[in-house]
Amino acid sequence: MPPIKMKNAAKPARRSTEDGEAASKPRPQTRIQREKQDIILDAALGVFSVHGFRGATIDQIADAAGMSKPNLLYYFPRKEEIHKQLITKMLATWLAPLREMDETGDPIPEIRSYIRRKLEMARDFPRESRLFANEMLQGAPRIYDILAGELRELVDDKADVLLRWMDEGKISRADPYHLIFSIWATTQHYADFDVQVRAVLGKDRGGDGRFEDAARFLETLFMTGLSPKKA
Amino acid sequence: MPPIKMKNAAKPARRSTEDGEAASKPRPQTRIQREKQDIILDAALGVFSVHGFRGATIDQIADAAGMSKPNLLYYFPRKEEIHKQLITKMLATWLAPLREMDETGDPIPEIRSYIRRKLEMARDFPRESRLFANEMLQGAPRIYDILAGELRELVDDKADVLLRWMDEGKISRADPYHLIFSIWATTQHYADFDVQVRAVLGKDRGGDGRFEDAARFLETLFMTGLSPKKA
DNA sequence: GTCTATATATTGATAGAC
DNA sequence: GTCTATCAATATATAGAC
Repeated sequence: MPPIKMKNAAKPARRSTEDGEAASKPRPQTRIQREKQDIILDAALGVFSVHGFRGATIDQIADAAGMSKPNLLYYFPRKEEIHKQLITKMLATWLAPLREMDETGDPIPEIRSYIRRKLEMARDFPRESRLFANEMLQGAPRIYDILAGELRELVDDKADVLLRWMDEGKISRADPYHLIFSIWATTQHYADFDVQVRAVLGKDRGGDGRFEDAARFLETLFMTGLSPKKA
Repeated sequence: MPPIKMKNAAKPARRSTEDGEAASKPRPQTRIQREKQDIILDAALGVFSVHGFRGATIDQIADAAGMSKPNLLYYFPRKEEIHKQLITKMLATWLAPLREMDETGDPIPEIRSYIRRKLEMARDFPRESRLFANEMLQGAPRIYDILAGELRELVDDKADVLLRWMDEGKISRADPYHLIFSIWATTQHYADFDVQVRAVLGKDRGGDGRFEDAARFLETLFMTGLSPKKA
């Protein structure tokens, strides 16, 4: 992939407030401030997850949040700030299921419930999934460091766990990294490509029960593939 | 998903050329015209696939194509026209592998080579994959009809083939639609989430051979899952 | 805290010289 | 066919009244 060129749409040179990058102190907030911010973040999540950072506009977000643009900018002085907070919050919840995969547990049930949890997240937090996907498609300009740092360490760690389980003969042998990728891919697909899934299944094809069907299918796919061969 | 609100950035009311929607005749073209258009389409593919329709700008595309903005607009009078042509071309090549899955062939090898072909496309045409993914994330505003029409028919058709193979005991029983989804998801993941895959694998983890490793893994995953149980 | 006005940069698209 | 100049609409963000 070529280096990303950011054209920085309509940046009006930031006239006053000469505080540069240093001002990142999380000031004390009233209850009403937090509520307003949550409304904005929720609205912004909907817009960013569909159009990406550049494609989204403050107007759209303000509309969705039911407030005027200057009012929104009173709470978040910069568009980037909203996006940054969303990404940070999303990443934390997004990686939680993998963290929960427990080395001391039973391998097959552990993997099974990891898949189930990931699929539930795709069902319950599709906007977060799409926000993440959008960031990936752009080459992760804002979170690359986290991917190559924190995420990589976490995956390395869990890959080791999987390898140990394979060594002990508790699951069959396969590349642990690509196993994790395939779990991510198959589960997130139901959030990110939701339109396609629904269009293909349609109402008469049981599009409503698609998450239950997916859960059953993925369990079959992965478990049959991972169960130790009998003799 | 809520209905998509298109804010139509910077549309200057199209001053002259009162031909409306009717002008879609593919006029005869010289060789040099086609070449220029191909350069533009190639450049546009790079930009649209990263930023999506709204996030991409004609300036970026013109830059990437090595020509001025008005010059580009001489060949494609409207931004939408470029995107439409890209989407159309992409969809055709994108669905080809599934079409090739042959009912009269041997089930296991047929599925195996379908997966292989899809993975090769993710490797060789990642920009097309991301263009498609971007469109999906946005709710497919420009291609929904194709998804619910042509694509759905194709998938229905191939699902029937898979079901017949299952009835004949040649592959084990599973939901054919979700089987197809999971093949799409796992293979396209290597194009759409390429940054993440590379960041996690890194150079020392064999990130270079990731497509070969993925091919081996996916073959194991799907084949072991699909092979008829012995006794 | 919220609003109306407005400053400034960028966008998609044209006009018209060459 | 290509370029410079430019238009009209939108974009991010601020100022300042209330």
